Amino acid sequence: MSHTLGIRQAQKQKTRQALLDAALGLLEEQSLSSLGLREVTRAVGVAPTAFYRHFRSTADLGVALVEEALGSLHPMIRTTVSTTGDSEERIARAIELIARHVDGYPAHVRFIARERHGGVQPVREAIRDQLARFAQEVKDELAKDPVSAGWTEDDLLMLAHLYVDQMLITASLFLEALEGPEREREERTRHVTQVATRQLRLIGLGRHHWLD
Amino acid sequence: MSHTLGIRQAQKQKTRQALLDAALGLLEEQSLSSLGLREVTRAVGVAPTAFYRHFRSTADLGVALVEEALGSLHPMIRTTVSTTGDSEERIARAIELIARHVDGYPAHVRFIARERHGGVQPVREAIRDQLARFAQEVKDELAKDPVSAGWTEDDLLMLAHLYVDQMLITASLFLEALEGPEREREERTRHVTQVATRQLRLIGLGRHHWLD
DNA sequence: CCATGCAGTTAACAACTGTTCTCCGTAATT
DNA sequence: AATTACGGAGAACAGTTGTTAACTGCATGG
Repeated sequence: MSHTLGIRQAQKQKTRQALLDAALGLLEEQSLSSLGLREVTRAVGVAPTAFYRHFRSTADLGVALVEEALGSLHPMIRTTVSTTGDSEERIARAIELIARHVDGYPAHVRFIARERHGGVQPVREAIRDQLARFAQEVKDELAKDPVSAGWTEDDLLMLAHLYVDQMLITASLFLEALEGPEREREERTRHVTQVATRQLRLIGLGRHHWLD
Repeated sequence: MSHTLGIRQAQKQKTRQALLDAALGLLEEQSLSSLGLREVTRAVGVAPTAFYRHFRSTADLGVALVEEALGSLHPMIRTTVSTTGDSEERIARAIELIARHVDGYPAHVRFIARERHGGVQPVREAIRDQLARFAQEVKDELAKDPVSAGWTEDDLLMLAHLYVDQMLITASLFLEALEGPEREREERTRHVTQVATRQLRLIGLGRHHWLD
């Protein structure tokens, strides 16, 4: 398939990525609905009109950012939920994985948390769709677990949504810990880990007694 | 105490409220970080400079909106959680109350959901503080319940946060149902109610088996 | 009843925004 | 080798923004 694309399209994708990166940086201190097209091109060092070669509007760029932030996350989700082992181990592993992801891509996490309920409709929809896909995938993995024997499809999906929302809340808390002063960072991270662990533990308990 | 304030201060508070109302309306289709001061005054029908008599900036106005949206909600929270009765009844009553609140104050709910992770730091902090107060109050009520016998303070607080976050998620889902086309409204509302009910039921199950 | 205080107005400022049109250089195609 | 396609630059547009200053009218307190 992917035959080496010409030096022309290569350059195009390069500046396109530069626009995305610059936008993501600028969005650390504002929302997408206030992000100006000129602001982005200025940060990249390119003429304002060049923007139109890549995106129709900043809202369009936002949708592309959603794809970049969440699109590549699906395989990770599947393997995380499906990992075998003690349920306590699985909880620890999932939270560790969230923490690492927030550490590696803080701007992406902030963007999703911010724009999930943000002021730009197409972006909200894109995020909602991606999260719905996550929930579906988590549901599929949950269905394989023997614990889920006798569960309704609806109930599996409601639990999956609970897990996905919980994942996002935890990621957002890790992010706040990262943003705070460096001295408190370690302690706050530990605290978030502890609380999130117990919340997942409690949800897991409810899950085991669902069919009583 | 509240001696009838003069016709002067009355007028001031009147336009102040008009500014808040207009801002809340404009924020249905954008985020606070893109809300312009002139935009607000124009909507009210007042000179741009009049804005400064009431707020230092739109961020300042945002903090005032947080107070308006969440400040008066504390008594409701306490009575909701503490209501006696079957745990199933309490769940139904809590969700019914959330649905009614979203119905009555959709713009407030949207504002809080949007700006909780929004681009304006002082507003984020104000919301975080109010939600932390909610969690504390929920914790205090949970502590009175016989089911909480033997629970750590930390564990009560982690459960309280779980409830508060869940409340916000549910409110946001109700809001989305309201915003959709009118034909689907009833069905979507019913669906949200059903899912939220089961999620609270599952969390309640986990709560009862926490000390196993 | 008069002097003070203050909510709101008017006018002006430099700076910024999104968008259009025209142009340039060069990679890609023939 | 000649032609086309296209990413990007440049200049100009009308409109908007936050903020300042000096003002006006009127409710308030002496």
